[in-house]
Amino acid sequence: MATMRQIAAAAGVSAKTVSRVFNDDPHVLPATRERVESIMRELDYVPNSLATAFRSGRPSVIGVAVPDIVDPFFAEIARAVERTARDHDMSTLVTSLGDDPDRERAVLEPMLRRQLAGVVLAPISDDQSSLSAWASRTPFVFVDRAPGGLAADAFTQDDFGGAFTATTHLVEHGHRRIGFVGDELALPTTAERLRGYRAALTEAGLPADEELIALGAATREGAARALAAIDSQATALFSSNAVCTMALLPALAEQPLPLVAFGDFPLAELLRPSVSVITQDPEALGRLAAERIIDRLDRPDARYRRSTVLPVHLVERDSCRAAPAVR
Amino acid sequence: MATMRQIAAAAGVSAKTVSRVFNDDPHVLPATRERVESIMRELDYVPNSLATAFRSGRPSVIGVAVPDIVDPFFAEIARAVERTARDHDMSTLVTSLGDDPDRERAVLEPMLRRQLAGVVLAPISDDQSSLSAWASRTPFVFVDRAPGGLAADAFTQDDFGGAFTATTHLVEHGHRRIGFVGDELALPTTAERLRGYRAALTEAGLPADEELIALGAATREGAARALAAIDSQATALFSSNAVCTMALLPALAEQPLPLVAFGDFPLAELLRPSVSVITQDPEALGRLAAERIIDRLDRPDARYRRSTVLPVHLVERDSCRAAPAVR
DNA sequence: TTGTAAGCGTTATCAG
DNA sequence: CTGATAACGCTTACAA
Repeated sequence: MATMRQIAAAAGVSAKTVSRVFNDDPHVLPATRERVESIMRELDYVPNSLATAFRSGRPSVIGVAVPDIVDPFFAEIARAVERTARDHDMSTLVTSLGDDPDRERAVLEPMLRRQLAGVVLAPISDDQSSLSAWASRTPFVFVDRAPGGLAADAFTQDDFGGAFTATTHLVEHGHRRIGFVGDELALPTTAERLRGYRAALTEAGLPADEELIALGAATREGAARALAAIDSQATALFSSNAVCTMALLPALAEQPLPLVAFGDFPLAELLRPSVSVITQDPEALGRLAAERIIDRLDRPDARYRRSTVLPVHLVERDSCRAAPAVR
Repeated sequence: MATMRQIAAAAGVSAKTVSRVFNDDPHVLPATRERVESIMRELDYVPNSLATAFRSGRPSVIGVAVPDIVDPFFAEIARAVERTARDHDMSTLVTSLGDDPDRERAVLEPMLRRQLAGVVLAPISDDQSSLSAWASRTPFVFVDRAPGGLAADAFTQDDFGGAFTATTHLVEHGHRRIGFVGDELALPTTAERLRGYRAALTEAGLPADEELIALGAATREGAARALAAIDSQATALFSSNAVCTMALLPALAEQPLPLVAFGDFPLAELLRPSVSVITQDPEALGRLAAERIIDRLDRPDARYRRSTVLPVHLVERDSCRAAPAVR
């Protein structure tokens, strides 16, 4: 763990000269440079990054906080952030928020206490107003889910439009009783997708029947309950996100229903029936969010459009045509 | 961004007193404490973590480097590390190494330059000897894959035994021509699993036919090629890891073959046929690795068993019984 | 109980 | 081209 001073002492120069050599400052005599370099090699010198970071004052770490890093959607966001950060000589701190909205802040704060260039956040609660003090020191960039009670950059996707498209697609397959399966309305994505679903029904002249809406479907048990609550009513389903879709699948294996799901997931195309989905672009969400953070670091006074909404696309597979159970 | 000095000036005390108040040092008059606290609140004081970390010298970050954070197996390792770190007031830096072994070192080094308590590493190359200089400053703990050319802590699973069990299971189903599908022999896991596969064949008195072994199956194209190369020979398959298994599935949909796979994966049980697997415990790998790092930090002179091997288990589903194509 | 001085390792400033 | 000095924000050791 040699320090610059030690290198300097061994080379018979000042610490500053070592610093110059290390940082490729041209104002060093070749002879001096060489001597210092050889000693650096000999003593295996590596600068103390804590000291450098502290000294420079420029944050070199981006934080990523998502509900669950094991969810491939969020993992892809994290990977994109990390790649982008790496391209700018920055590192990435990752945390999984879990599923308890009341703990969101507690999990975030230790991360926010660190000097971060910014935090890419996919929140699990619907209200980040208690984070406003933090937001003034560390820029937040929301991804996937819009902020609540806080003005911050956000990169989201067209939840309303995607849900509208999915629902309309089922309507076009002749369905008039389409169920909505989701997790929590507190999530802005779920709320928007429900709006899109309802708008599609209205547009099609279909009634918006509350009995067709089942929430709490993020676990297998919840999804089974949700399905049980509506499967006598519905001839087809719109699933509001990939977690719900995957939780639904075991129950749907017993009780097949045509399905269009918001959010692609691994193996969706290999299931029987393969699952028709609305695809998002998590890579773009992560990349854009990280770029925004870096841009804000470089140009603190620049102004940006606060909210960017990415398009989504319907990928039609087989599940939208699956034979409904006879009733 | 108020500093301690600014709080001190505003409160009419010295920086040290502010420090004491902040750190709950009892040697402060209640009146002084209160005055300082109110000013801290007013100025929204948050300590500069870079300064604190630098000053303390104690690293408070654990690094995680895995092939791909989007792979749920590695994501689960990362999540376990992060949880464990969080329980000890530490944070977690994550990086995805990608699939080019020659870039392993280049991706790792920026992470190693930071003062880390340790790095949890699932390497993509078979030789980490070029990292030995780094290993003396930052403890490495290998997970899933054993180190090559480097002595370091490692938490792996019983690759040999799992492959032996899987292959034997297929033998017990009456198969005498069992194919091995894997990615790269440079990976210690693949090499060990191949050994286990061979041992099982030998044990069963079956010939170890090189024509039954196909590598490079980490992508769909590679897996299709691998399958094409052996499917005329084999009546059943052992897949060496989850990435290969998922890559194989599309080709197997065309060309069904009984299968046992090393590594569970999401939805494995919902495919038709559901996939029989050898399950690992990535959560334990991550947790144990993180605990080792923390332990080494607390007790630098403690001695540990270098290598710990976790057991694996066969989860029998349907794919091991799937009807082989008629031939 | 409170404050002063010094230093963690690096780099900017300015002098030589 | 090189070096002394100071400073980043905080805390430890030692005084007062």
